[in-house]
Formats: sequence, structure tokens, C-alpha cells
Amino acid sequence: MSLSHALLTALIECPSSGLELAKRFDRSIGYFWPATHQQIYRELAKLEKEKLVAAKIVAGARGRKKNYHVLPKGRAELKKWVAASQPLLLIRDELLVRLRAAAVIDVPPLAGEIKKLAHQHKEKLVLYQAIEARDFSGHKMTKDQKLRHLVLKAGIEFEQLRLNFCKQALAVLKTE
Amino acid sequence: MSLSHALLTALIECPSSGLELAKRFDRSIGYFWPATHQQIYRELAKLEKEKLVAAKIVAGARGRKKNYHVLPKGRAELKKWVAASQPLLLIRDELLVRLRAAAVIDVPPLAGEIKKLAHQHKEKLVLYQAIEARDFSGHKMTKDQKLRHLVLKAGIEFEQLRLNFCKQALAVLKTE
DNA sequence: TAGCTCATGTAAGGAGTTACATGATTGA
DNA sequence: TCAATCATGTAACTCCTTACATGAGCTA
Repeated sequence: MSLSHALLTALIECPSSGLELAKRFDRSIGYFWPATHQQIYRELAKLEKEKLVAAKIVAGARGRKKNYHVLPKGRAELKKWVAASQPLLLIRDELLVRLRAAAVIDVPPLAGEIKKLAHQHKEKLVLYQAIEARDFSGHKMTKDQKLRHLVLKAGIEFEQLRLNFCKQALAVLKTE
Repeated sequence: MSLSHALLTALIECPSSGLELAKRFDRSIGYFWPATHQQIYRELAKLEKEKLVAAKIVAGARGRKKNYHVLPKGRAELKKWVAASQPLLLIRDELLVRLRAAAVIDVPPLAGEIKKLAHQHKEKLVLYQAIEARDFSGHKMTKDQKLRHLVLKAGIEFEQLRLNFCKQALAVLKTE
């Protein structure tokens, strides 16, 4: 149940409403744990029911905005979870299935799609590198800054790997 | 629906029963699209219902073994799918959530778990490299061999990346 | 004949995706 | 006042996970 713990983390950083969380996810934790607003609302309701977070209705806001904050029980749960056993990350990669399939049948034109992918990975890479330059170019970082930087670097390296892979795939597909 | 297409690919390579497929998955396509036998049986039943594959009951075998093979409609479906639009692969990485969480709370001991992870990634890496040495050390590979090699190399590079990341994470966590 | 392995499933639940629904406030 | 936007949700579906169920041949 990583989403609930990702939400606890985000709420400790800054108490927020569901929609604010959804927006922050899109440019932060969501880079490595994507979530839609539907998921987030459902999960917040569950966390509230379990008394891990609590909500205050915000007066004078649009809609019926609720501001969530983490309760001690939620903080304890997060701490427990961080130290828990870490399952091995399995790759589940549709592109590799496609290439494997392409090896057993007549190969239909694939290069266009892969070029599109390469472009998208490139865009993400540039975005992450911009964040790195903005937030982590200074010296003497604290430990939590170092941890955040590490997580960002994981994203950068992943996108570089993918971009490079797309290029290799294109090269192989071109050799008729 | 990548699982169904992964199964079609595997069945084109070699018609098999459900259990045989499950075992082959564990040391082949399952490296990048993991699946349990329950998933595989369910998916095979669905593919049979849709007339993409057909089964023959194997006489003289244990249990009630059924041998599946791909029908022309299944082959056509696979070809169509290979050329279809490829969604961007999103990372969904529990370890990164943990490290991000560790940055906002008092860090509990994490190094042990990460060392365990590093060890598991190392094992996978060694396995993949052994497969590479066994199957892809020759020259003059055909196009489909090159594609299979490419897929394997993606696995190797991914495990190297992860292993390296674990080492970096340990280094940051050590600096108190 | 009892236990092991081969072989195929069922059931229940967790998690993510997609499409749609609803109410409140702001600004043109 | 009406459309856009903020804000919170429901519903239906697919897919994956985990645990359990069942039957049939093989072998001691």
C-alpha cells in the first residue's frame, strides 16, 4: 500500500486538501508513484476512517474544501512502514513484450511509435534536469536534501536508460 | 492487455499447456512481464473464448492437460497490437517512496533492507549475464536474435541501474 | 493405499483506470 | 445569469495478488 504512505509523506511535508495533493503529486511524488485524483480521494477517505489523518473543513473556500493533516497514529504507521521489508521491484514493460513479439512475427512498422516514446522520455529527462539545477545545485546539503536529490537522480537515470534503449531498438529495427 | 499478448507470443514460439507456460514465463518473458499460474489460466480461458487460441486435450498425460496453440485470429491480433500506440512507461517504485518518506521523518534503520535488495538485484544481474553469454555471444545474429538480445540487455541495464542506486542510497544513509 | 507431483482451476480482495456526477464560487 | 473553475466524489471495470480447492496419475 504505497499510495497511502506516499500521501502521509506529502501531508507531513504540508497539510493539504485532496485536489492540492493531486496537483502536487503531478509534479513531485507522482513522478515515481503516479496517482489520479480519484485514487487520492478514495485513499484519503480510508486514511481518515482509520484515524491516520484528520480533516478540517475550510471555511470561505470554494466547493467543500477539506484540509487534511497527519495524526500521530499516521506518523507512527509511516515510520513503521519505512523500516518494513522492501519487495524487489519487478519490471513490467509493455515495450519489451512488443519487441519480443516482433521477434516471432513479421515485424510491422514500429519505428514511429518508438521515436514518439524517445521524445517523451527526453522531455521528462529535461524536466528532471531542470529541477535538479534549480533545487540541488548548492553545496552542503542536509541529509534530507541528499535523500530527495537521490530520488530525483534515480528518475534522471531511469529516463536516460529508457532514451538510450529506444535508440538501440531503432537501430536494430532499421537493419532489414 | 499485455499479458494476453505475451501469452500469444509464447504460444507462437511453442504451443504449450498452462503449467508449461507458467514455468517458461518464470525464466523468460516473465522477467519483464511477471505472471502467476492463476493469471495465466484465467487469461488462456479468455483467449480461448475469443477464438484467439485453441486447446487440444492431451491424452495419456497427468491431470487433464490441455495443449494450447495460436489461431490465425490470434496471430492477426498480436500483429495489430505490436504496431499499436505504446504508452509511456511510468515508474512506480516503492523504494523511492520509502526514501522520500525517510526524508521527512526520523529515519529508522533502512540499510539492512537496502543491502538485501542490492543482493537480489545482483543475483538477477548475474543470471541475465549468464543467459547473455550462453545465447548471444556469437556473431552474425539474425534480426529476431538481435531483438531478443536487445530485450535481455534492457534487463541487464535495469538491474545494473538498480544495483548502483542501492549503493548510492546506502552511502547517503550512512552519513549521519 | 497413501502421499507426492502434475495440472487446472475458484474465490475474495486490493489496487489502478476511465468515465461520469455533483455542488459551490468566481468572473464575464 | 451563465460558463468556467474549484472541489469532491461514485460507479464500473480490468488487472493482479493471495490463499485455497480439486482431480488425476505415479511411486513407494
